Amino acid sequence: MSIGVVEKRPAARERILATADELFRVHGLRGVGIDRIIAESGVAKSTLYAHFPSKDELIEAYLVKADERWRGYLRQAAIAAGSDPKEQLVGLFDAVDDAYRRHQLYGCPFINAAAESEPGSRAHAATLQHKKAVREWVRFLAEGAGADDPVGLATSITLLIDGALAAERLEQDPALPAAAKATARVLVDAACR
Amino acid sequence: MSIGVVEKRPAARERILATADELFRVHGLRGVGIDRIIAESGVAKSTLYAHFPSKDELIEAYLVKADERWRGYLRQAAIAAGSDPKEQLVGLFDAVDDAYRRHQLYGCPFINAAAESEPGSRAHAATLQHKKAVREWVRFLAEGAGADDPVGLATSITLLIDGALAAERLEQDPALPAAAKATARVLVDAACR
DNA sequence: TTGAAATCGGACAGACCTGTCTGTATGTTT
DNA sequence: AAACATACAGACAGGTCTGTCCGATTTCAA
Repeated sequence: MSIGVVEKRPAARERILATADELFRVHGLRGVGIDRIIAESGVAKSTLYAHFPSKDELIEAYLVKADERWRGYLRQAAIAAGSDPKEQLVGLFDAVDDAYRRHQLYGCPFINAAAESEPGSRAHAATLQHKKAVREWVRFLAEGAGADDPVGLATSITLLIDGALAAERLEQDPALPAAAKATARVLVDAACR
Repeated sequence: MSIGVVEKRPAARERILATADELFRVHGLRGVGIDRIIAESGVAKSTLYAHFPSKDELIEAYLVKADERWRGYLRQAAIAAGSDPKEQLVGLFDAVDDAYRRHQLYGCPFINAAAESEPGSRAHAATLQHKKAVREWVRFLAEGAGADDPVGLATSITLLIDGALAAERLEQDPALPAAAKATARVLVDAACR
């Protein structure tokens, strides 16, 4: 039945990850116990531990998945904004807007994970890596846009994105992403004269 | 022995709050148990529960104190920036810079608390209230600065502050506050023509 | 059909957590 | 001296958490 591709055995693993994603995002890493993930995913505890040797590793897998997804969203938003790099930088905030629309109130999985994990932990390292990758990519865009100071512009933009994502967990104000986008436009215009 | 002022009986309460502040800030709300606060503050468990009926109330007291302190820092930074409201808006980021310098790596107590508390909880409400108060005050400053759209400028500025504070827990880059400050200057200049 | 891999269901150990309770010590007020 | 407020020390109950283990059952390809 399977196609030529690898496609090993998705069943349980995917259900666990989907449930973990849903619960961790809403209630936080420490706010969700293994037992709850078991119960809501309908998977046996031994199965979960067969796939993920510890809760820490499950958390790591959750963050890896979130990283891929969120960077995909950002990429899509940039593509949707057209071919002008300046517009792409501004268009990034459509991804933020989508995030607000998709699930308001839960914030950025990475900022949240960093808040809950010890500064040296693997979860902390994963979020650090994610933010760095995003900033790097935004810098690339800023260079394409011909900014005077691409690193500076990338920093400004990512600070703004993080601020908007952090605020998502605090306030439901659906106008925030648009405000962030407008702010970004001011910054991009000022940086590329 | 006591002076004429009220000054009831600080001893234990202050020690508990100081310890809680230190531990909660670093390890998170759920990462610190009552027993640890007992041990490190050198206070008896019954004494702690005499002052704070539950951990939730201790957390609330911790957040109230953090709110007063942080708003005080912001106010001081504004005052130190002189009498020009535009300079005051930009000067806010000196408070962020001080926070980085004081304790790098621990981030904003409110963003962290929001990440760890359920969306409806008292801790969550406390952070929401704090952010709202700050934004309100920044809007007041923006009005004084003669911004075309004071609300918009206040939103931009607070988004930037939150972004910088969220990033404080992620990266130790001490250049971030200065970058945020430079960004703020661009925004303020663009908003007050 | 058969055999191996995956999954199930749930008991269990050991650690940790919050909050209660009992009893004692110390110093201040009346 | 008696009463009171505050603090101490620590045992304890009841709950939750992670992770282990074991036997029974399902799935699926050969």
